[in-house]
Amino acid sequence: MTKLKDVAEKANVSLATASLAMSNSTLVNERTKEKIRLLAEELGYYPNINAQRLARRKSYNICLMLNSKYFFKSSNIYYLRVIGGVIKEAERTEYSITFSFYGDLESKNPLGRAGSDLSIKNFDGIIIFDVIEREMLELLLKKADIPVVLVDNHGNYPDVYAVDNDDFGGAYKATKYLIDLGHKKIGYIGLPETHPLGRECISGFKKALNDSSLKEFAFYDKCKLGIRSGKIGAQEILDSNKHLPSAFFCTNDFIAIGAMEEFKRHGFLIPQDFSFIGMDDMDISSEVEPSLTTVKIEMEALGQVGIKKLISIINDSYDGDIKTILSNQIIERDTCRRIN
Amino acid sequence: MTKLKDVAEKANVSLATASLAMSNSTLVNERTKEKIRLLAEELGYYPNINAQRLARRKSYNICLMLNSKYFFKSSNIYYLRVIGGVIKEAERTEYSITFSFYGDLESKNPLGRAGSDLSIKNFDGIIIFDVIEREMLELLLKKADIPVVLVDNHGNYPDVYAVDNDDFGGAYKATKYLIDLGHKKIGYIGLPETHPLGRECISGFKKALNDSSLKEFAFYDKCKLGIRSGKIGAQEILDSNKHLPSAFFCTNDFIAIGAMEEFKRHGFLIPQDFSFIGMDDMDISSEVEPSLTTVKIEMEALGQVGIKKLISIINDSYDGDIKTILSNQIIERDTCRRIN
DNA sequence: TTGTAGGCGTTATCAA
DNA sequence: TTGATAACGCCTACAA
Repeated sequence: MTKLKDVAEKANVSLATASLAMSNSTLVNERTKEKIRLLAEELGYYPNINAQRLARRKSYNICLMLNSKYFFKSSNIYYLRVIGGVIKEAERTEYSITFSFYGDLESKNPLGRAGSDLSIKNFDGIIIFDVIEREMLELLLKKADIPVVLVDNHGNYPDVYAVDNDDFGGAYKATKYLIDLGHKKIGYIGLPETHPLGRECISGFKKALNDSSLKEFAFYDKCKLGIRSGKIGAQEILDSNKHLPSAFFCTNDFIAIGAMEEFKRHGFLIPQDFSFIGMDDMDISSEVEPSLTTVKIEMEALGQVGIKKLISIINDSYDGDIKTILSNQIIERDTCRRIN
Repeated sequence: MTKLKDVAEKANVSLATASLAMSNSTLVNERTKEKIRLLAEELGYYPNINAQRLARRKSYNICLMLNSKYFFKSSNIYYLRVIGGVIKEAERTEYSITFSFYGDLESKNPLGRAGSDLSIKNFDGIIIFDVIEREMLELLLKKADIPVVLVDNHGNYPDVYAVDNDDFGGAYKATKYLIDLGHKKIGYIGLPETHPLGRECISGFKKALNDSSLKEFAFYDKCKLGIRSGKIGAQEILDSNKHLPSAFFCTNDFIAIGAMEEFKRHGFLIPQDFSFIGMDDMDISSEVEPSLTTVKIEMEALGQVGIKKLISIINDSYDGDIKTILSNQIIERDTCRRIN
């Protein structure tokens, strides 16, 4: 393995000059710099990142904290997308990503690797992905004296740097979309208000109705995030024997898909009997029949913007807002119809 | 930041002794060791991994190579599972994972980060995940003088260390299962033989038929891996106007789900008219109606076994086979019926 | 069983 | 604009 010293010797310069040249310092003569860099290339020189990191007193290591339960149980491709955004962006920088799973508050090492073994001290910053309990976050914040950015925590914790999707705005937009199509009886199937995402969605939903002086029909908020949940929601709504709405807004696409399936099983037609709009825009959403109209969430961007933000905070060059909100847009497909 | 030197001073021992104690060497007295370790804990000492790695002349860094196209386009939760297996297992070791995306052979840096910037020389080993083109692999192998393990490459490249699911066996088992239920007319909907996974599945499928002196009915092999593909397959089979089988084996669950949907749309009943067995056992597979019988693939294990194998190769302690084949098993659900 | 001292490959501080 | 030289924090002969 060629090292910087070899390059320096071949170039007849000192180690120091070679080092400066490689880091493109203005302190060194352009011609010398050019010569050294060319030589480095020829010799196949690559810096040893461990030596660099040691000398620079910086780990260039970012911890990506994931809730191990969500991560390993979820069937949600959303994780893959957000993580993809993080690691793709990281690849363009000098930073490495180390994954760390955190578990239950009751367990011996709630914070996982980040909290003990490797120690927080070996990271320059932390990204926490998805909803995290308050206690866990506080435990971490107390222990870590390094920057933390929350990604997709749905706007909990006002004082902590965060990147979020505009859940509220998305829900508002979706509901407004149904209203603009002429729907006056609109139902909700989704997460409860106790879930941060549910809270945002329900507020957006209700605000949109309010702004048009409407009230919700059929409000089912006992869902989790899967298809099965949507089915149960639809079932419950049918069983309740109340007046049925003409359209539904659902917290996510899986719920919408499950609900539609259940309605179809009962002989209803989509969108003739019920219009549906979801949120996420999963790959499957365009493949179901009829294809689902939804609010597209930029998942990769969540991860990408999150790590960019963290890195600039680490480098003391961040001067934006504590919260970054990513906008979203409606993808029109075939589950919503205009009514008079 | 407390460093080892601080610990050593407090303990009234030399740096060397402290170092030996921390790495649990037998060279140092049990009592001294105990004292040092306790003190380290008290002082909140954590080793600086960069210094460690530099001194040990080892990067403890493993490169996980992913095909950027598959990774970012696939809706397949399978990626998340396998990667989850890798990083979860890595968390238990001293090794870090660095992701690297490779792209087209035509592009400037086909090998991505692993090939240029950071350089292969900063890795102790490489895991290549999923199918990779021969040329790309050879490019990499030529450049890298470090261990490489292929994960889920479906048994291409006989000379390279690999961990694979038993695709052939799974397909054989699935087909045999249908035969044992009394089916004599069995169809295939899935990947073509030109795809490594298709190749394995088709051989397993045909072998099982052969062993029972049967021939395939309705063979559609123009699928990709998504739901839509399955729909098209079913459509094609219906259009072909040939004699229809009583059961289908599909390369994966998405294809099976798509095909079933299409058949249902045409008024057929599952499993009354057609039995179906898929492969993978996705979360969605148990949520569709009727829930899908399938061959469960241990995705997390693929990643976990893969990195374990790589690490022992790195440490010269591997003495197993070049190929590791993980077995799988049938999950019986509601899409297969017995016929007489 | 413990300590001394040199080295891992870079960067950074001075002085030249 | 360049060059010596001392860090960075840890590991590991070798000596004691």
